[in-house]
Amino acid sequence: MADTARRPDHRYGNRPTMKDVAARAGVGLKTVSRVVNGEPGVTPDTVRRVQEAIEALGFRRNDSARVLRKGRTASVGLVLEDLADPFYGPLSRAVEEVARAHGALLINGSSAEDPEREQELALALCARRVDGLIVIPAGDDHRYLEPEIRAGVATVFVDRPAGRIEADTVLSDSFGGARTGVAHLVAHGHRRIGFIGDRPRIHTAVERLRGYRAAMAEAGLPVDEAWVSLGSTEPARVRQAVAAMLSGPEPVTALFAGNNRVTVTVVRELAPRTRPVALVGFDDIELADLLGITVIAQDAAALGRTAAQRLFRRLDGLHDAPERVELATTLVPRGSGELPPA
Amino acid sequence: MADTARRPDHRYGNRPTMKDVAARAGVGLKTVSRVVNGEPGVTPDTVRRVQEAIEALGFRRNDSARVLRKGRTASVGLVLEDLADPFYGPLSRAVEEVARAHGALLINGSSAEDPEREQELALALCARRVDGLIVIPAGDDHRYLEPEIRAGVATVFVDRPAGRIEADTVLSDSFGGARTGVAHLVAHGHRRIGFIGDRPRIHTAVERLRGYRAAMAEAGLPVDEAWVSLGSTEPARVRQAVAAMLSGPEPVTALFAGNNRVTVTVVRELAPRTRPVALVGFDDIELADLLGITVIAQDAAALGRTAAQRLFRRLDGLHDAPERVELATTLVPRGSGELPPA
DNA sequence: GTGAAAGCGCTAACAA
DNA sequence: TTGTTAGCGCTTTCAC
Repeated sequence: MADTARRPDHRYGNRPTMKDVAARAGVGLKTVSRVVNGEPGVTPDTVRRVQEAIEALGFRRNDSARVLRKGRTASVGLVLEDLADPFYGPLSRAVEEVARAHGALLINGSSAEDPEREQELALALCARRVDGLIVIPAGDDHRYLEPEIRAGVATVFVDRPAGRIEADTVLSDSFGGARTGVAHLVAHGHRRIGFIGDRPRIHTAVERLRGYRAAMAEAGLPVDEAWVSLGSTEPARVRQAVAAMLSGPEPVTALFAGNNRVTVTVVRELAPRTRPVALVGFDDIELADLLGITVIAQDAAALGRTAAQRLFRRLDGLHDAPERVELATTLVPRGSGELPPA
Repeated sequence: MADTARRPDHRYGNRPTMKDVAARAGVGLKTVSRVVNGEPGVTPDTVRRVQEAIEALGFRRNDSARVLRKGRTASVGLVLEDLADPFYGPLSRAVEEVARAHGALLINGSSAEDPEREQELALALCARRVDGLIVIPAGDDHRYLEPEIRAGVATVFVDRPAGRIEADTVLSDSFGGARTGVAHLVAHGHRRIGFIGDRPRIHTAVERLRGYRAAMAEAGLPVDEAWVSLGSTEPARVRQAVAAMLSGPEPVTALFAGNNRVTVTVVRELAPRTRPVALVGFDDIELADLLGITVIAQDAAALGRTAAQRLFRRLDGLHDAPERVELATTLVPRGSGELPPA
């Protein structure tokens, strides 16, 4: 009986609203709002009555409505490449922790390294009116974000720089890391060193290759272009590159792997071979210590944390020029990078 | 001049609204709405005018308002333990893919294995009016979700069952997997087998221990309680457990590790030892193939995908009784589990 | 200490 | 084909 009197238009599966709570408690709507938000100026007795009504009805404030009115969503968006990649898990988690400390929720999205999907995702997050956006770029043109940034969406780029716009950016020192890693191989006597990296569209791939070339040049070593391979990190592609570099009359004696996925495949590929090949990989990998893999480690969590902190400082009203932070990498020698040339 | 005439109360950093677009294009508000949503019944010429205004103003629809009106947020929440754990990355990613296929965004939150934080997060997501919720429980009492579920929030539990409420659940066969793994060790001649698992509050830990006991019992082997250790997955705690089981006059000759983190620590702990100890771990690990670690593999992505599919079927109106799905695990022999007793 | 009214930006229902 | 009105559930403002 009573039920038939309900608003037929009620959304959210017939959830009670503040109005319902107010009616039940016999108070005004605003009083319920005050109680729900812990605002002062309500008699303890009234508070109790309202709370009882809330309990009885199973009321929970609709934050969508609140957001609409207040203009801030207390949420930030994170567009990354692939949450399943062990590099991005810790990064995302670090962002989440900072967001949590600021009372904000995190909306994640994976671009799958597709620029269109990155844009689609980022704009969808903007339509949700996230307060801020952290982007690990897949594309190299971010002018599509200009209106959003102008409209007040704080935006920070991580791991790779923004394309064609000025924005806060937090990077690892890819160039320096790769240079250090390759110099390490050179120091152990290698002269023919191969570089297997990610697609040339990706900034870090290019920077790391630049680091490789710098180290080789500084050692006075020539680079045979057959020693350089950029492309997809698909195992098949990487395997082929390894095979090519290790065949012929003058095979490389050492390899530099441009990121974690490349390293994994290279390690698998080298394992069954008899002739030892030295290896340094960019990015640390779980259990790399047990496998004795020498790496250039970057701190994914620090990247995420730094970016998120910057974001929230912007949201707190910071207004200076966009900043570019570069985090140092660490050479972790574990054996594979210290092998002498075969 | 013109600026001073602006509404002083404008939120979202002075973003244009449909009203602004309508004014600029010289059309009605609803016409803008039609164009933005691609609804039919608008003259191509009008569409063009509206689109020009949208472009010029940098308008983007405010989905918060849309959500408030439509009652569906096109977003789902995922409460998991720790996004930085390599087990949850793929799971989360799989959920995201299904959500994306249904046009929904994913809001992630990590409970850090803290029941209170799980509840806080889940309820915050409900306040955002996510359409559905996927929970990897940290706690064992989910009655706090009852009002939400009754109010229409589709809810699916993954990896561990819900506590004290009926709900859709997607699990891996922890009991069967552990039993298979331990039986495998028995088949290779072991009689004294240790079990090192997660905290006893965690369902999977208990189930896997149960599998261990079942396999031992089925083989007619006694279980010395000194061979069983449940607790935190902190490396220190695990190391201590390993040390204890491998010392004394009758040390275990094989170990069963209750999850990925335990396995990693056990492997590190066993590596420097001379006496070989057989090992089977629950959960697969990257590079475990190269280290020759025998594991009981569960498919994290399949868990996430299955749960998300169930969730969206609920959102599409499915109304049958809560279902419990148990996904099979796979024994992957790689050497460590096939070692004979020392 | 409390409540009524207005309005956040959008969509549904209806009118023109 | 297009526009007007009402209202989603909340917070803000201001009056009582």
